[in-house]
Order: sequence, then C-alpha cells, then structure tokens
Amino acid sequence: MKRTFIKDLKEKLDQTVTVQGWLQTLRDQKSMQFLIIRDHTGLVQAAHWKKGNPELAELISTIGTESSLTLTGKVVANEVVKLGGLELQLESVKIENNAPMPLPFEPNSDNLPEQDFRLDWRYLDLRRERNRKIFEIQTTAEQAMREWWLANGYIEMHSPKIVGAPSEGGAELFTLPYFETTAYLAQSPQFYKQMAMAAGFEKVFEIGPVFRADPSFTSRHMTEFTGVDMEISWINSHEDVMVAMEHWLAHVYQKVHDKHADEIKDLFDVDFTVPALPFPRLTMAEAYQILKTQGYKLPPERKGDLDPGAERALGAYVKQTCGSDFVFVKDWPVAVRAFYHMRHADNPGLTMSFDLLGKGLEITTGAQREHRVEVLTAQALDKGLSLEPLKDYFDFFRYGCPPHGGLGLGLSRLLMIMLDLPNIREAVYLFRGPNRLTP
RNA sequence: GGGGGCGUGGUGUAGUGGUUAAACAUGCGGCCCUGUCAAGGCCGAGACCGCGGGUUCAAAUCCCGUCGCUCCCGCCA
Repeated sequence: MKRTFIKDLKEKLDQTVTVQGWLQTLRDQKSMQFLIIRDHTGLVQAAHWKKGNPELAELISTIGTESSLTLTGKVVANEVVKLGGLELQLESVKIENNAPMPLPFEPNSDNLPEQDFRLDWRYLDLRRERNRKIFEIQTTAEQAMREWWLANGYIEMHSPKIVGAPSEGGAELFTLPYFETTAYLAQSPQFYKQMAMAAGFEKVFEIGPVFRADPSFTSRHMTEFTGVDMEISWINSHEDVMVAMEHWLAHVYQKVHDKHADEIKDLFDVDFTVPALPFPRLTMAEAYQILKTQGYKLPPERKGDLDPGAERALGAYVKQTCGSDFVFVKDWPVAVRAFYHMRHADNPGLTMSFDLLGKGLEITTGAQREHRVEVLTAQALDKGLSLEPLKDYFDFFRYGCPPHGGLGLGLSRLLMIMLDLPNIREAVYLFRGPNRLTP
C-alpha cells in the first residue's frame, strides 16, 4: 500500500492507510496501546485494542522508542484524541528496525544531553523537527542563491580542493601527502575564481568546502565549512560588489521568508524579516567614530581592525539606529587586509574592501581585487610575501584580466544569524573542529 | 597558541569538608490502571562523584597535576 504522510491523514478518514515513521512514545496500558508516530510531516496517534489482536499487542510491547515502523490501519475521527482529533486504528505493525532500550538519548525529551554528546549521536539529534528544519531552510536558501545567480548570468564553477601552493597565508593550511610531494587542502577558491575572471567568465559562483587548519575553539569556527563564493568582472569599485551582494542576499531572505517564516517563528522564535535595501554602509573611519561614541574600547594592538566585541557593538548600533540586521564595513586599512585587495587610488593606505556583518557577526569578506600584475606583485612584496609560490597566481593577470571583485560567505554563519543559533555546530550537518573528526 | 568555566547513576541537575558514602527529575525494568494523550500510581535496578597525587581525624566538596568538554581572545567565513 502506498505510504500516506501524517499531515495528509485528515483527508483519508475511514480509509485504511499505511504510515511510516518513528515511534515517539508508547503508552502500553492494560487493555489499550497508544503509539505516537512521527514522520517528517507530523505526529499521529495509533491506537490498538489488545484483546482484538493479542499477538499484535505482544509485538507492540517489545517496540523501543525511536524504532522505525510501517503501520497500517484505519483513519478515524475521534474528538477525544488531542493530537489532531484523529487516530489510526492499528491493523498491523512492521518493525523495520527496532531501537533497543535504552537509547543514548531521546531526541524529543525535555532534558537534552549537552551538545558534544548529541554530536556523537548526530543522527538521533537530527531527528528533532527543529534540527531537520535548519537543513530544509538551508536548502531553500541555496536554491534561492542559485536562482539569483542564474537569472543574472553567473556561471557555476568547481575549483580544486587539492592544491599545490597556499592561496593566501600559509599557517592555516592542511597538508597532505601527495605521491612524491606535499599538497594542501584549499582554504579558499579565491585564486581560482579570479582565474575565471581572466578566462572571461565575467560572473561566477561556487558553493564548496573550504579547509582551515586553525585551532580555533569558538562557537563560530570550523576546520571544514561550506564556502559560498562569487566574483564579477568589469566593476568600477567594491561598491559594485556590495550592490550585487545585497540584492542577492535580499532575494535569499525573501525566498526563505516566503517558505519558512511561520516555522521559523514557531521553532526558533525569530521574527524573520527580509532586509531593506540598501544595507547601511560604514567606512572603517566612521565605524571607529561610532565605537568611540558608544564607549567601546578596542585593544590598542587592534589598531585599524575590529575585534568581535567591536563587531557586536557596531551590529547593535546599526540595529538601533537604522533597524538593519546588516551593515557593510568598508575601506579597511591595508595593514589588516590581504595583499590582493585593490587600494584606493587617492588613498593608498586604504583598501577597496568590505566585510558584511549580520547581527554583529562577520559573515562575509569581499573586495575589488588588484588585477594589474605589477601593482599586485608590489603589494605582495610590500606584505613581505615571497613571490615564488605565487608565480602561477600572478600569471593569471598577464594577458588581459579585466577589473573584478567578489566575496566569500560562510554558509553556516548565514544560517546562524538567520535563525539566531548560538553555535555553528547546530548550523552544520556534521561539525569539524580541531577535536572533532567523527562521525 | 593565551585565558576563564565545567566534569556527580543512561541523560539533565542538586549537594561545595563531617548526621545512614550521595538527592531530584527524566529515562530504563516490573506491577497496577476500560482510552491514554506533558498520562497517572506503586516497586526496583542504576554513580565508588573524569583520572592521578596531596592537605585533613574526615573530601564529591580544598590544593596540585592530567585528560575531556566548553566559552572568550587570537585567526577568520
């Protein structure tokens, strides 16, 4: 018999149906048994009168919570049933996979184990509706990203993750043996999307894994995460990148809002709103002024940079004064940016770069890139980098690479701020950190 | 890499020097209950209080070390 989803049972009154799902609760009484069954569309009660089928009653008594079951029965309306006013009168139960008691933990109980333990049993943790919803929303968000890119002439790219040389720094690279030599795991598709600009692709995007060998122990860092990157050509400044980004992100928020706003309110208690355009923009100079008036004191060694506390303070300030969850902070000093960020022609101490803060969290870095190979080489030297490992990269800019810029965004960080998740480990399917390689 | 916090039955917590070496909730096992529904009632099993050392007449409780987890900073998305 064809499977019926639990949410559709109300249209099947007085019919015999098959339901498949997990046993959430068993109330095994003297003469009656009640099974609360869960599939991803909802919950339903299945009732069984023991004397009607003692054999089935005995079987039901052996089923552990969270076992996967296939049940058949007649759907009947019953006002007494608090769960939707209907129930399934059980005719048969097939235990697809029994879950022996006790479970490591019950995903739908009131007192959940601490997160690290739940990550050990991630598949049980993911059985909670709230956790499943995070990934439904992520799916909607990624689809919306692609909709916008495709509507705007972007090409999808997949750059290699095994690379022969560091693309930016060096310390945060994972190394791996590679036949007779050593390779690295890419910590960004940065150089390859720039190569696509040199190739004349004009607009590209990539959603893919990036690896960072930083031993970071925070609620917002991972050693492997999904990077969302885009890069566009023929821009006049980083402002063009910011304009593209805010339209793109607003589209993503609109689609997530259309499909999930009510669920997000119910499950995450977040009033999900589509951000207004344009996002507020602050130069770093302005940001410093604001921090001063807000009484936020940056450590002196952070001159020209923002620390996470400053980012939170700016996020709060912008929320309060503009009502915006987002703010671009732009025109960062050369000292704190990558060598390939283009510098202002009229102010060589500043880069044509930006960060996007969402609810005070850094979710994006972007910039116009330096596409003139002589200038780029000079800037690398200026940063004290050795040119040899960058030789192939410099070659991208020798024969007609157009002016271009782009950005990188952390997918899980976006989910964090969309849903007010306190920890990135909740926003990612399987977390990878310095001490977490399993499951 | 630097700093803070935590580590007690399966799980979540209480207990922070001493009445019977550990309490509560939940889960688990058993019994009871004409249909429960955050089910309820009774009974039961389950922790040498992360590990090692020390202080003390006495340590889950104080000290040191160690391991694990966690958060903050650094780094970044």
